[in-house]
Amino acid sequence: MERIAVIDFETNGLAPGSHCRATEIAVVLLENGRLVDRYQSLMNAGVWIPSDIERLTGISNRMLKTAPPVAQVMREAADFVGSTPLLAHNASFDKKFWDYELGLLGRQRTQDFACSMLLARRLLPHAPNHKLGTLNSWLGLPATGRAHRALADTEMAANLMLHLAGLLQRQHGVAEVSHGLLCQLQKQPAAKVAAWLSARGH
DNA sequence: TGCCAGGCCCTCTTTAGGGCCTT
Repeated sequence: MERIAVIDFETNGLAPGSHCRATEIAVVLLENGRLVDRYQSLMNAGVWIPSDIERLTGISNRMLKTAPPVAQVMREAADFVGSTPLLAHNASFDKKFWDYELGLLGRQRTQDFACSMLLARRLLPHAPNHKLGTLNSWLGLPATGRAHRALADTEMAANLMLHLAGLLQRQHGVAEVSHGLLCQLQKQPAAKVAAWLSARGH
């Protein structure tokens, strides 16, 4: 499998803006089905973390006070990713923040995002639900640390991605699981993907 | 101190509504 960059943001809210920014990012690079490199950092964008989100992520306002500036972290993360194709769990969320934070640096994304949630809905329709943590437990994938911290969630998404790639290869005979194929699959209606998988055999 | 969104997908749909998923 080609190189893929799996990313996850922790933020202080759901939609980027002047009061809602990224607070932590993690990136892991997958190559030939293995995790080959990683980047992780808290970042200080000068925003306040509400108490409910602090409880959710474990990232406190105190922790952000000593974190490096957001511009420095996002430059490092963007340089780390380069033009590598991206993947995230519920990528529409991380894509918003990636594009917003890069935009503030005058930079622009050039690669597509694949989404492990959209793919899991198509490839694992019988899962109890398609939350990242649920899928990881349900599939018996390795524990990666405290949920809702960026690196732990990124590694969970990476393990999920490798599991889905394995399903496509072993159960459905897909010779090469490319990022382009993942992006195509996630755009197709679930019923159409199910029919395509069924025709390839289980 | 703490406000807050939006794309996807199903169906009791398509001139819409609501749940899922991310923090």
